[in-house]
Amino acid sequence: MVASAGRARPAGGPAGKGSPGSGRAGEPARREGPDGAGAAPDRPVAGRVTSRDVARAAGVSQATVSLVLGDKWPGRVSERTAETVRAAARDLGYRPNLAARSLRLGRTRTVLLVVPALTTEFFARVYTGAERVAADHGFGVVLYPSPEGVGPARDPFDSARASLDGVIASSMAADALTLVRGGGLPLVMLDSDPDDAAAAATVNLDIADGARQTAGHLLALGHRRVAHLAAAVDSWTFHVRARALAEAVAGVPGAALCTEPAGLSVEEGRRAAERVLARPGRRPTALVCDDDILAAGACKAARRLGLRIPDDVSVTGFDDLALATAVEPELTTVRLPAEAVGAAGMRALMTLLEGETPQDTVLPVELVPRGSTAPPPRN
Amino acid sequence: MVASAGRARPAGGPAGKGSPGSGRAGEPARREGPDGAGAAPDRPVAGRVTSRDVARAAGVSQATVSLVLGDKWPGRVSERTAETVRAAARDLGYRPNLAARSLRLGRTRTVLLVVPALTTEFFARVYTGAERVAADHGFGVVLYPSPEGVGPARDPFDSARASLDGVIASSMAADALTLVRGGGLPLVMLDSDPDDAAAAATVNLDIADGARQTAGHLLALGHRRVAHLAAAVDSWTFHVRARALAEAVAGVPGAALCTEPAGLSVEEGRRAAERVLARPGRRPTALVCDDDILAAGACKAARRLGLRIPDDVSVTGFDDLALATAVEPELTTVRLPAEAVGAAGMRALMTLLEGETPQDTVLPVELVPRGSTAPPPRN
DNA sequence: GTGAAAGCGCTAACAT
DNA sequence: ATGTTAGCGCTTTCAC
Repeated sequence: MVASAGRARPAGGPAGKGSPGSGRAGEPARREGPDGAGAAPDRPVAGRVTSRDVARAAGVSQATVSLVLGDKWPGRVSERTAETVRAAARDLGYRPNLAARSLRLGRTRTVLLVVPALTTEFFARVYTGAERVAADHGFGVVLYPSPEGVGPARDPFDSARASLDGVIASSMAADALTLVRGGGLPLVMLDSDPDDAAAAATVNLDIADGARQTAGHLLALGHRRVAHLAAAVDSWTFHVRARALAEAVAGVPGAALCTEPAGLSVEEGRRAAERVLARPGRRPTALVCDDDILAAGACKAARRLGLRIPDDVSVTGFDDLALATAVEPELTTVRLPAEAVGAAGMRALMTLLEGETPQDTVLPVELVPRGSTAPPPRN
Repeated sequence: MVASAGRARPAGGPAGKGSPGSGRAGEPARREGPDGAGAAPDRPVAGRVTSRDVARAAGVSQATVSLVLGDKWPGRVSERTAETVRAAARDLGYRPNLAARSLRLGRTRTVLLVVPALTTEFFARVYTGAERVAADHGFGVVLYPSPEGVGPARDPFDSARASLDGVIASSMAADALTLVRGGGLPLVMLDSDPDDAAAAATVNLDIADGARQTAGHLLALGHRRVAHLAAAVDSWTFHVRARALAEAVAGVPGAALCTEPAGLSVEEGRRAAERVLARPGRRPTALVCDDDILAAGACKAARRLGLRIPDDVSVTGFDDLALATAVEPELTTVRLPAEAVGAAGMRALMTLLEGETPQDTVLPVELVPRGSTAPPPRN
């Protein structure tokens, strides 16, 4: 992995090349010139301070330095020497070379977080939670945004360029995980099928309950013709929404549900909603959208058709993004504890790395009623 | 402890998934005993295949393996042996140990991208562009979201746990860069003060021109009382917007500008806009917002005050996020070529790492007129 | 209590 | 054309 690069470059040029498997275009020519009279940037620039330098400065051996700085000295090194070492390290600005440590230890204290997209704050919050827990354990987190979230991920083990101790994958489409699976690394999946055999542990949101709460809210308001704007993404989290919603609606006599698929964008949401709302006759009075982005699109569709929200049609979202309160009216939506998901996921992974077996977790979600829902129109 | 957990749940048959053998460079299933039977090679369970294993399997030396897999064999190793080596590597599922390589080379082929926040797609796009270029050079990119975007960044060199060959920082607040600066690594700054001495190169958007285009658009429509909802963030990009806007407005006789600061959220944008619009007497007829999020807040404020957009008040944004077309009416805003910024930044860094001096770059931006702007009301 | 020594897996001089 | 060798900087027995 990835470690502290010390000297600028040893001598002679680096070698351009990608990973062994991929004969990628190498890096462009570099110039030689250890002897060039001119601008040879070739000096061991920051001749990085090594633990040996510290040892020398402190008048002890490298081993002692390692012991002290690794906090394993109690009972092996005298308090006084320990302090000397720490002082020397501080003075010299010593930073351990992570590559060397990783090589020696066989572990990197780095975890990869794979997310389908960078563009929504849901994943930003997942990251935040995961990072906090990781930091507590002395681990770092590297983000890997799977391109477009839906296509098969490019090889993170090559691309992230970090060697890893474990992987956390969130809300990935079913087919986007092939490579993550193959890594042979401890894997925790978030917001994903708990029965997936690839994951050693899962952390989930009670998505089904969120869908039920949404349905319950609308049904209680009196809605009987409900349309589901369903994300056209093949992942567990959306399948669950569809199923739970269908069941909830089916449980109420006289209630009917129709489903319209949509890509995850405002524009696609708008188009899907227009299709649904344009159906003559029994137009739905409520639109349940798989996320807030689709819901925003649905609102635009309604407005274009001259329908008022919530008077003529109610709209609900999912996620409670900033977008949910940016539109008018504000969206009734399901708030997901994203940070908690990230944190729980990282805890599970840490447990796993300690050789123990974490429990699968399910976190509760909460419907946030706002201005986009109301009783259906009279007629 | 910290037993490097092999696999908690052996990936048996993927329950819901088919096609296990994607034939990709992914890790082929571990072969049984490539290195001979009998003598129990006592391989430590997680024992990765090393280049030595490959050498043994191919009947050559480790050096040859390195040469072949490093694509520097032409002229030094026979085509036949090269093929043998490649085959052995493939069969064993060999993946080079990056820690070892980094240690040896003193370079990591990893770059850190520091961004102020994960929550907006602007940075997601910057990442995308940067990643693409990096991949072409055989480099990986690690993302470091500086907490909250404004506070001083925590130490990325520790936290990211990746040692780095270089750093790219985008749109950072002035005081958030201390640690990045101190890293002693080649640094490219994006959307930042080109005069900052810390950066070896900068890539900028022509933010000033964007502000001028916005001002020109509004002034041409006839607006004379303009308010600036200014991001309360101390970074170059926002200073430039303020200055250019002020100059443009000052250039038109009879035009006046007032400024209202706001934090970067819908809610704060709304409050700031309410303050501005509530001013009795000479209410501004146009609100120029430092980004689309603020603009969304401004729209909400207008609506709450019973003002119609764009009839009573015009609103403009900056960035052209998805949000810009999610609201009603859609926002007139300045589109920023985010991917191009990321790509240019990475190219500059690659140039830098090759020991040459990249040129500073300025990329053009474009005003996108939409429904949120119109001539000012008559009276 | 402290130091000496042995590598982790890789690459690049230097033999052969 | 291929093998041998010497480390990169670190942690960890094992001697003293």
